[in-house]
Amino acid sequence: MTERKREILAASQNVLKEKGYAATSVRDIAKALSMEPASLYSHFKSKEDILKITCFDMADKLELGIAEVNDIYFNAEEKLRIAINLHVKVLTQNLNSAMIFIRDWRNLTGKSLDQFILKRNAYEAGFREIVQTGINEGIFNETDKKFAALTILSSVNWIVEWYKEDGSLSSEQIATKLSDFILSGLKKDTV
Amino acid sequence: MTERKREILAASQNVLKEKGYAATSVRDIAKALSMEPASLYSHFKSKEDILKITCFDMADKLELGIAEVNDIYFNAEEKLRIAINLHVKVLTQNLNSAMIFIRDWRNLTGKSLDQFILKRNAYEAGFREIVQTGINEGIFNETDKKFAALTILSSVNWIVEWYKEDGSLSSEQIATKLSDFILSGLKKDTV
DNA sequence: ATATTTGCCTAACGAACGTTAGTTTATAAG
DNA sequence: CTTATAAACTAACGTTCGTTAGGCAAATAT
Repeated sequence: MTERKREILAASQNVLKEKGYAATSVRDIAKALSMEPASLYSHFKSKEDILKITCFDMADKLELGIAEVNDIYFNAEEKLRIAINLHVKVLTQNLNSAMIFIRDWRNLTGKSLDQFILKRNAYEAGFREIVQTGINEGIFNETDKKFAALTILSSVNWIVEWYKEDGSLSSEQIATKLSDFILSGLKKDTV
Repeated sequence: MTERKREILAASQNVLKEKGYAATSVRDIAKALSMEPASLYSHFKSKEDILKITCFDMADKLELGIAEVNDIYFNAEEKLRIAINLHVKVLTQNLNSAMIFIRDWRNLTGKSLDQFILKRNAYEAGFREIVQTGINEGIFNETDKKFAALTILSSVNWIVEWYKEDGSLSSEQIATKLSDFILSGLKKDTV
């Protein structure tokens, strides 16, 4: 990916995050770049191409995080904290992409959509696995694994709706707070 | 609202929830109703009208719930449980509308959008108030109120993404599980 | 110096969009 | 039997959509 392509991609994402993929036209994107709509096609082969690259880039970044966690041995609580921390970091450091990734992936079509759903399911399974580890270790409450994983991801994903880069909380602080919140819901009372 | 209008509205929502508001055309909706696109305009004055009615209906239903909770006296834990229960119930019993309400409200324009945001903020403030009550009563941990309210709403709202009417969990069970999860994150350890 | 590539342009295509105007048909009321 | 109303229709409007074709100028490579 050339420098220029990356530049155009970033600008596109900045427009797409505002109104959403479907409500944003190629002409909107071109306008933000002060160029003609047709010129975008020197860099991307379609509008959906931009969405596809954005969604899969994010998916790859998140995947990398969870792989890292499962590679080295930690106990479940550490694993979950690290996974949440990485997830929050990826989202907050790529806020535009994250909003598109979370909100607009449904607009993918055909094979791209199928492949995306596979990746998404695999990632969720990774979280379920961590929860399962915690149950096995006897430190998490017996709980509906699928339910717990979904609830974790939902609270974590929602931050893209309210996180502001200039806000009072750093990505690190948010991750810690969220981890505390979630872990207190999972951990057995050890007093 | 006539019987027929309600019927068309429900069918419209069933189409809109699939692809989202912006990606769904008036012709898509008409097709699902086996009628001509123009015929829809005998009932609704615009496409956005359908979105507006959907979003504000949901907002009203939720508002009603939180008013109910604050009217009668409960302690904070009870209040939060009831509020979450009502919220989950409204979402799961109006699943199509709920998805549109949560995902597509940004496509509102002008005064409708402004008014919607006001309602939304007021509702969030209601949750913050409950959290504050809990802190005052000394049963919730001192915590970032805004953060807690947002996290609560995020985990609750996300259920529209995975809730299936024929699933193993009833709306009541989901509400209870979510409440347990959230309250264990808020409550002080009472040994 | 010449050839190639890159990045953008102008112009326009056909398709799909939301919406309007005017009309017909079915149902019910006077 | 006539009239009023509701709900659908046909036809088309102007606009916007994503995209393609083809060309031109500047930068880069040979």
